[in-house]
Amino acid sequence: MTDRQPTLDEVARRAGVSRGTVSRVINNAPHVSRAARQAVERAIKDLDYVPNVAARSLATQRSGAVVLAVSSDDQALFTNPFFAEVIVGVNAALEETDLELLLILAASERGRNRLARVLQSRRADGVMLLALRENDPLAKVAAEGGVPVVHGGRSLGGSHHWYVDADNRDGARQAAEYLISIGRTRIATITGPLDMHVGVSRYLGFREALALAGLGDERVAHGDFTEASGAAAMARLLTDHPDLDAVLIASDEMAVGALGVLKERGRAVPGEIAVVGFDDVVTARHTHPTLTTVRQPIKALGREMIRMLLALIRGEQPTPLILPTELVIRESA
Amino acid sequence: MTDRQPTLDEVARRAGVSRGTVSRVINNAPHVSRAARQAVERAIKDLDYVPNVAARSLATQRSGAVVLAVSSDDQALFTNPFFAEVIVGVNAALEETDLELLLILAASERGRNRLARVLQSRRADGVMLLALRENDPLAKVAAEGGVPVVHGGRSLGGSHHWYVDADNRDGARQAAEYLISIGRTRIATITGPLDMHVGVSRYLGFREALALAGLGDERVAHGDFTEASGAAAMARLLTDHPDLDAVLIASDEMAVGALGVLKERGRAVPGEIAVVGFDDVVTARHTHPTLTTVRQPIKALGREMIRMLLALIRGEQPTPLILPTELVIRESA
DNA sequence: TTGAAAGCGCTAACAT
DNA sequence: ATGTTAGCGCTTTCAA
Repeated sequence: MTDRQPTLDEVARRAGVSRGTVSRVINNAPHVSRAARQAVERAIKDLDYVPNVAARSLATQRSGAVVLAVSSDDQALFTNPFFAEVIVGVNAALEETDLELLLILAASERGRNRLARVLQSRRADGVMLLALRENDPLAKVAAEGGVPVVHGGRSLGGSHHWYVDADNRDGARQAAEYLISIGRTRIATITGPLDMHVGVSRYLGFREALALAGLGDERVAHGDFTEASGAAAMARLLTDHPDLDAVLIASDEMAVGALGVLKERGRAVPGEIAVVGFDDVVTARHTHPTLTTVRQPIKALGREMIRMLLALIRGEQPTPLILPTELVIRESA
Repeated sequence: MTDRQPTLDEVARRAGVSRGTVSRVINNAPHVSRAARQAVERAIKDLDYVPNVAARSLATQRSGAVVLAVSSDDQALFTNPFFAEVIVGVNAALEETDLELLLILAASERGRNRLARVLQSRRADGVMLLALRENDPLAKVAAEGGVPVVHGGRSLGGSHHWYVDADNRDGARQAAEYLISIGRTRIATITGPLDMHVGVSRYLGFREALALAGLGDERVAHGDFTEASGAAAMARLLTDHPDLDAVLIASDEMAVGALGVLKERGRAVPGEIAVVGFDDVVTARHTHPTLTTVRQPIKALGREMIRMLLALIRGEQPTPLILPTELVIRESA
């Protein structure tokens, strides 16, 4: 099972050249004759040689890996399709490079220490962070790791130097404008946590659209992105603003909860009340009625995070990125 | 940003001992005096020293990482909550060790090459495989990697030496017996692909229960675990066996499709037709009615895969593991 | 264009 | 119990 791998020396011997030359070929450096290069390539193929990464890292001081660290208090949060899709995007982007992906789910102190250790032991050349809360301690750990850090999503305080985010504000605005365009005038919203950038910006987009249309934006309830909070918020809205004819909900998960409440109370969707969610996670296609929602370019987000990280690793100074969002119209509005 | 990390030599100098002693302390080997140990520990703390993993791997011939390779044709498949939960389980188990997790989504030839490269370059000490199809080429790549391989799920041909699987057969049997216990007698099933162990075993469990009860097991349609196939199969069953009063469906995703069809045709669930799914993915709690289903111990599966892999890496010969499944009764049956 | 040699930072075998 | 030394397999000067 552990049949020793061939070494670079063996390749050199077989190709009849020096180790220096083999190394040059492998890293396709200049100053190698055609003949030498071919001999080496042949030897590599013959021996099925693959460089030992430990030795290489030791010599180059680079690990050839990046880490994706996800901060989530609740393990269930990771089950959120959002993360899976980001990972798919990151993975796809990585296939273009020769980097590997280290995954760390750092919910606890322990997880954070793991990230710290990984970075300090130089096992990774950079970090991507999917942190949920404002001032997540994981961000500090990452920042102290001595390698470039790219954030998924902005922070409220603007403390993230490099990030890739979706244009949440514009997405919410599009959604609200759509509700207006189909004749709704008493539009409510269920927001996400307002101590998160994503929560605030979706709320702002909503208000902006209503203000532009001269509509009142006083129908507001707050949630925390969970399904249960969506249900509770919907119930509150129904009580406080019984006249509402539409509701823009800051996450699909909350929308699922809200739809449940509306169904219980016998309120027709979208007949009586139009509903729009946010995120376009898979669930949105399986609700009844199917959910009109704002799509975030989740895969692109993963891809761009990698791109940005690579630029930083190369020593460049990329600019933060904001990706467009798009309204997906289904049955619920 | 890249303030050079302290080296073991520096620790040794600071502690006033030899490098050998420092190394012994770090790997808590025997033969170190209390005094020396304390001096070293102090120096490590003072300098905030963390061993360089490249150097260590080079010397020990171990990488300190394992890879989780997921084979999925369709990227959407990875979005399946199943994978997310396995990852959570694996991650949790890893926190107990000092191993890191490398994630490879190997849908294509390219992804497979990545796995091959990772293994040959000795970047990982073992592989966990989540392969979907029988004879997945990824399995071959992993097997040739020269490190231990643990499979999630069995293969039909028995070609997997080490695996952790759920007791699918028993789960299906439990589900069918439950349907029988609530008085259903004309029970149908929608199977998964019968060229997969998981598909076959769920089907066998179904047949077993019906045979024991002396019921006919001729009401069968086949699907491929996707929602669409579930819908199609349900439609077929309804046509071919209009008298059926219950249906055991081999995956929750297919059950969602089937529920849609039943709803369209105005067949009451569970009144007219009782429905049981399989997997207990999150979706099962959000269908209408909520789905009675068989729970797989997904997190445990991740945990046990790691445990088995570690044993193999230590050179032990663990035995394959089959984890119990459990019926979760909700509204649909 | 090529070869030789000096590390990269750690472990492990061998002395003491 | 501790120190010393020879690698681990690669990259990268520096000479030639």
